[in-house]
Amino acid sequence: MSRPPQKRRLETRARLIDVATRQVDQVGYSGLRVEDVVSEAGVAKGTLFSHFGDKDGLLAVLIGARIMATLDSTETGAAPATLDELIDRLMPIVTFVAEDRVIFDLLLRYSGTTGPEMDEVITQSFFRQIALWTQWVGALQATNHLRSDQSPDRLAEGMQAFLNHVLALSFCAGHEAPTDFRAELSSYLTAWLAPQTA
Amino acid sequence: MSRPPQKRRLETRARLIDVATRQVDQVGYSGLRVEDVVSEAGVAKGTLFSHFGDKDGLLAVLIGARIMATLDSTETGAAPATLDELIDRLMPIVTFVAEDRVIFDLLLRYSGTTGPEMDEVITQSFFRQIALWTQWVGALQATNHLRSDQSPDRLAEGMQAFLNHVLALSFCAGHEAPTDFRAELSSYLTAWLAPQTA
DNA sequence: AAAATATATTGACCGCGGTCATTTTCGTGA
DNA sequence: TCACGAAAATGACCGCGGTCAATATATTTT
Repeated sequence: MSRPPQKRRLETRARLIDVATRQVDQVGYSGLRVEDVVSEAGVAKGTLFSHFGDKDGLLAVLIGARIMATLDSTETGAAPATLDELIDRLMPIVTFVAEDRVIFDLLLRYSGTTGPEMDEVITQSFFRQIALWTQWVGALQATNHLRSDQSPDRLAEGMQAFLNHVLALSFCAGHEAPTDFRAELSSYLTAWLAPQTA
Repeated sequence: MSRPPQKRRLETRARLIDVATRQVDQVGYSGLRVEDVVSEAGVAKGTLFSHFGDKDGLLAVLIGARIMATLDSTETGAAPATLDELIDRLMPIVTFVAEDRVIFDLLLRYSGTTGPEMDEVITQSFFRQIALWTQWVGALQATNHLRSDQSPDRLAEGMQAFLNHVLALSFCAGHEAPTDFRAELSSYLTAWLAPQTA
């Protein structure tokens, strides 16, 4: 049988996350080095891996926390009343993910995780996000702002697909001409969510 | 001024690609090791990097070639006459990409590349694929099998988005219960491409 | 309190992708 | 054919993520 973790372990874990978070603020997610984290935290390399499995595991915790925070602010206030407002509510997430390729890659790797990693923050944040979108879409369907021939769940999933698509293209592009995510997303999501006119 | 590459260089490049291709057949894309390739090819490590930039560069060549071959067979024969037939035509690509995460990641990284890497095989294969899909979609629009309120180009781009979505989920999933790509794709693409009924 | 067991941490070590100053080979004009 | 500059190839070296047998620190048992 497995016993609950001891106090010492929780402290170590907290310190690692704390140090890593601060270092990310300085060098970005892609600039994070495991050696730097452990040395500043005053632990051995192996300790970090025993806590998070691998570097991605640590990043998943950090990024999961950030997404949760973003959702916290996105969730407050009234639900979007139009398609345009809905898209506005997506922008904070988009902006965050667009910040660094590493975020995008990691989200793509974890988003959709079912099974033993369900307890990971990042996985929970993923479900929370989809649930929120589903709710928004359902409400907009009820007021005839969106197509109603598809379930809110499916439409929300599709939103995810297009969001990822726009982000992926932005990372490939020549990095000049900074993508106008709002406009890009809008045109895809309108085609996907709005009732067909013609 | 830069002179054309010498014969020796072309031979070395060909040998590297040849060896790498054979090794991939044995150990898969994710199992490929640079050291193994160069040792079997009888060249030094640096040579490989001078040819392909990095490991991904080599993989891009190998994968690009495979996609081109797939497109060759996909392109022959009559264009799909229904949405179902269109989806059938996508399956070879899906199956190939689903084979290994590395393929998916690399495609996502290169697909959408514009600029100096335009001459890469993989980039060309990407454009060729989108062009083909656009053509198919246009034809199906003309026969009233698909929605006509969006340009063929946009619909084709959306197909890419959903295809990636389905693949991404399949890689995340618990790896048991092998995804039925055909069914998954079909439900998304029907919602995206078909005229709305309700 | 000492022995026995479970948990947590350690750090030398490894694999593998990638670099670059140096050396070898090739093409070309004197 | 020899010399000289450019192209090609070399391999010792590095950075960094990740491993694991050994060690240290808790917790329980007698």
